[in-house]
Amino acid sequence: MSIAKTYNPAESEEKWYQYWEKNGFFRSVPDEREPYTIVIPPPNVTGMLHMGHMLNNTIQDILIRRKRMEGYNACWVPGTDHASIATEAKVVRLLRDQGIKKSDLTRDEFLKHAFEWKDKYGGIILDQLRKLGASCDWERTRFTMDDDYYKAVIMVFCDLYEKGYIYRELRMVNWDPAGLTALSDEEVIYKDQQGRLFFVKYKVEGTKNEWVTIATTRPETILGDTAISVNPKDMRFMHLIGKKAIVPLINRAIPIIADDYVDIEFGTGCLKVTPAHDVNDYEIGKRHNLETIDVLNPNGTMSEAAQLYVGEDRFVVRKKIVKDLEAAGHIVKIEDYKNSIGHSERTDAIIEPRLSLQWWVNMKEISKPALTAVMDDTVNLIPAKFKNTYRHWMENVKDWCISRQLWWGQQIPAYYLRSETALPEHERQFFVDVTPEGALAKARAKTGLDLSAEDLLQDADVLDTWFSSWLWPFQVFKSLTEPGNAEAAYYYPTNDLVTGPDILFFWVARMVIAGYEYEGKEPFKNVYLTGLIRDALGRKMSKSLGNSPDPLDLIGLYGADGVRVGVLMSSPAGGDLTFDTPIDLTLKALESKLCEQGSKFRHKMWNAYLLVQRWQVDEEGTITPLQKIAINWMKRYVSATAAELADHFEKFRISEALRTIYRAIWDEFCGWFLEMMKPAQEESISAAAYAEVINLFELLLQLVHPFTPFITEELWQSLRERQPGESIMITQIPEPIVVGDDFEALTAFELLKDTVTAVRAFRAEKGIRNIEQIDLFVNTQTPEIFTANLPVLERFLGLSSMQFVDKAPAGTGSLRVLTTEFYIPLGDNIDIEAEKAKLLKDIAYNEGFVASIDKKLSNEKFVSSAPAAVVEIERKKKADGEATLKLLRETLAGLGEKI
RNA sequence: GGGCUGUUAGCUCAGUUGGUUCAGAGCGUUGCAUUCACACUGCAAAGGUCACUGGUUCGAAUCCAGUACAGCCCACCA
Repeated sequence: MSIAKTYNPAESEEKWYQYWEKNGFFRSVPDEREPYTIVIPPPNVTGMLHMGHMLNNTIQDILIRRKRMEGYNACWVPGTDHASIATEAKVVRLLRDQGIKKSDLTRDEFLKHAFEWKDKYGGIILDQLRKLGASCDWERTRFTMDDDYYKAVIMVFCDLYEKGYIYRELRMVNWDPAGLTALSDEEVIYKDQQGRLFFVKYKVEGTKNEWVTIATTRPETILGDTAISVNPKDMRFMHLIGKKAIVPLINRAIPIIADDYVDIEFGTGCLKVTPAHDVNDYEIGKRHNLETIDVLNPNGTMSEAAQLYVGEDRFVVRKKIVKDLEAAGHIVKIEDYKNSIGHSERTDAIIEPRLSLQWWVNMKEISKPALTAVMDDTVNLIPAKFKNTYRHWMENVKDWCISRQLWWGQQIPAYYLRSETALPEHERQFFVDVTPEGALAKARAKTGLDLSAEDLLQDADVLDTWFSSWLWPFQVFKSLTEPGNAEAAYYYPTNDLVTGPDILFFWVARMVIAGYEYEGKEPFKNVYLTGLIRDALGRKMSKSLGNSPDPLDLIGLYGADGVRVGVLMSSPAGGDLTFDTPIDLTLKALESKLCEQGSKFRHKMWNAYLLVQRWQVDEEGTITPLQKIAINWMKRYVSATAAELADHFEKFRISEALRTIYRAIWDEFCGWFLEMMKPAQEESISAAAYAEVINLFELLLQLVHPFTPFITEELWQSLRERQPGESIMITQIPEPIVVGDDFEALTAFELLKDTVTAVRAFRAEKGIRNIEQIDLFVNTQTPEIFTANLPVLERFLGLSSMQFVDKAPAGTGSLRVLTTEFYIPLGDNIDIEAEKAKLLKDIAYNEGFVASIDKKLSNEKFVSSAPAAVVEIERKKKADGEATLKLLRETLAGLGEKI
């Protein structure tokens, strides 16, 4: 058959992906086989593929393809997350660009826009995953706002409410002034920031010139001060307690109080108390019945209550108020000060502590089984070091704020009485039910009023995205909405989860919690936590830094196979991957040595195929002795490789597995095996030998397929005539082809390879050109290995003859592999002095070596406490060393005679 | 502040219960070769006191303690 001279990755990848999909190879339905299941960490529905996705989806695809080829019913469930705050922010921005303000829309109108956006752009990321080669069962594509999924989320909310895990409470929350919503603690990212500490003096009421000085990083909140607090043990300020201070600029009198919370050492020892804008101040306020003055609007501008700067942004005001305080003589000093500031994970806005009424999940009880499961390895974290982090979080787990002041998401199924809308929020009655009708019935029963649907208003808030994604491993199989269904029973619990450590708490821990609460079982057996991807400078890749290459650009340059190999080449579980793209990420400058290595690997396989397919096959011929040796060895080598791979996969050492198969193909198969099988110019290869080559090639392709699915399919399809509907991806990896005494055969061949290497080095050193044939003299205790494998040495070394001797012939240089010594005639090239020097050095080394073993062996404690096998090995080493020394000395003596 | 990880060649990393001559791979560098599948190649070379200091042990890159540096997680003092 004819084949193109060069391989076109883009074309081939497109072709085979379509072929796989068309033939339904990704599809999984329950059958009699054992299932192997992965649920994808659902990317944001409006997201774009980034390097992190690239890494963990490549790993998932490798795992799923491998298991498929091991005979499991492999099911990879894809899907997307509605990502409430991220998506809503995106839609709001888009509408703003079109001149539409969110505030001008009704909830339904807004949701209509959001769904349009989702339908148009949502799922682009899933198409991008196809480019990677991801073998997801696309018919199972799920979305966390699918109807059934929405229903499941509501059911869970109501259920947890009934069980008493969910409650509503007025509390200090993390407020995102850009997203205009509350956030959970996990959604707040603390970053160290250089700020300033302002020392501001307040006049003590009723005094002529007595002042009290406080230190603050947030002078704009001075307008909301309702007390100044000192430590009750602080002698300096005893006399002030009970007096009042005057808030600068607005001249409000506030009490000076004493509270243990105040750190005597910090700042001036006096703390301004602003209960509305600081968690600790809020607690102090509660203890002392202080007034709470909220000087900020939800969007971070000053409120009416501030009296000054109303409507202006908090950071603008910070600058202004400092100026004004300075002008009024209230600033004592300003110091540079480093502190860490909470930022919104999604919008990056600086978080504002804000008092508000929210819904919470009490996590204490519900999370207990999830802690146990990880500690006793029912759920395995890989690498295990994350167990500590996990335990720490779980043991100190805080209640989870699940309500969000957004529209995009599952609306909280709590209903209020329209008649109570005039009451403060936290005083209203509410009724929780899966349906409005149910809520109405509850409201009627409770109030005794004849209410109609019109009389109830649903809570406007939606639920945290993670409150839906924690159901992912079972609701993708509709376990909650179709309880007891066969699919859920078959696929749950899933097997492996592959994700980044950054969402260990957000998502992984909560899935384990929900898994136990709703399925009574762990959601997955293994969690493979990938590293973060860093740029060449070691910085985390992120959108804001703009230091992440577009994976699709990389695929364009190196092909999906190349990028898959590149991204995995140095990516241990849990270890960060420093990706080598340069800082300038314009496509032209984009280059990656790692991906280049990947595409070279593909090229190598392609060329191996080109070589093999152009051989003339002779039906009559026989297998040559050299080929026979090669085949025997290679079969054993491939079997050993297959076993090693299985072990690596078992332990999730994916990068190691790749390196193993990479070496087997590049060095052993291409470098040694094919060189030995290759017929001479103008000659043909026997059909029998050819069949062995094809078999082994095919086997290696199967083993490497999970890593490089496209090139392996292309080659597998070309190696033999295939029927339509056949594919490498649905073949089964066979049992080892050779069992038994592999070890000896392999080590014998290693000796040959070492010999070849050593002789080559010798030639290079002595300047013996490759075209010059050499006579090789061998001094060995195992001549049979060399006799039996003479063809190998002939092929690689250009031997004119080989003979066994027991000492160095005249005029030869020597080299040694283990305990075998080789002599090669040097003719006029011989440099006796250099030879002697080399031998002396070698002797000195071996003397030291033997001496060190002697020391060990004469140590009574070693002989008595080391395992017998180890002692035996040492004895053998010593014997070998002594034999070597004997050889070297004889050779040296031989040289001496010639002088 | 509390906790957890690291530190091995110029770079990125392996080193799988402490025991073969264990100090490795890839990239990069240098030299040589060849155009006979593959220059997206082959062959070879150079390079590391395994962060430092102590300890345990017959034996330590590997186990323990301390130090230095780096990173991550949690908490957070205005």
